[in-house]
Amino acid sequence: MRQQQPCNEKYLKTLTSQSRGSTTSEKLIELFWNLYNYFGPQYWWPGQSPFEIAIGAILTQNTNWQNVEKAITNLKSHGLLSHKAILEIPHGQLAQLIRPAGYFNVKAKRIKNFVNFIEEEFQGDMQEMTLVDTTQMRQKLLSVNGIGPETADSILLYALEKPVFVVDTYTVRILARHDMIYLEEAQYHLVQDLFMENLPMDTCLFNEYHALFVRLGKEMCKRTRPICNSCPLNGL
DNA sequence: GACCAGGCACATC
DNA sequence: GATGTGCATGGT
Repeated sequence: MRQQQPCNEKYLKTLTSQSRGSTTSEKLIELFWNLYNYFGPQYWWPGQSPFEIAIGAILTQNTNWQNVEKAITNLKSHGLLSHKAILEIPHGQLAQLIRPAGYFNVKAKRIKNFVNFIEEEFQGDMQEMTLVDTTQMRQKLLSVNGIGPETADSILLYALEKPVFVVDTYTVRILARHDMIYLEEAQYHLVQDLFMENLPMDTCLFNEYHALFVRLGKEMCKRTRPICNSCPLNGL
């Protein structure tokens, strides 16, 4: 399930050198390289298996990644970071283990829902999920209670390695800052279409781009807290 | 002590 | 369809 393409700078250069002939496309590619040259590759997702990535995607909902790491460490240290183990443990025990990630009761329920879903539909084998058409797989994921657009797309992109652009609050904030969207009209699918219609459909590019947005978002907040609405990095 | 973080579902209008 | 609210911990 690992990347088929080499995800490196040379590959990304080749990919983005083919002009798609629109101003939006050029702006998005310029923004990408500004970010990449400033921060470098981000090596996402921070997880060792598709299952761990999917659980991380649920745990990180509206939550700092540092807290998510604590919850994942708890699961790992108890030998419970597998779909079978999570199927078997009671809700209360799971909730206590993921407590550091916040919203632990709702997230325990969501993780259970996801694990039941992969058990029922794919006998717990996430490799099987890669064989399903991406649009269909997205619909299936969205049908799981607790998995919304961002979590579904994170699982598709980072766990299943499908070329789907992940939109989050940072993406919207940064694009608005660059006058590429209006905040009032920033519906998830519209922002997602902006990327997917103006960039090459490529897992490696979408992976790096979203990770760089998160990195920039964090930097912006660090440097401007508590305002968090201006970008102090020249050209970014 | 207040604010923020890699959302989502549900109730209400 | 749009808006408001509950869910919760831990770092700054």
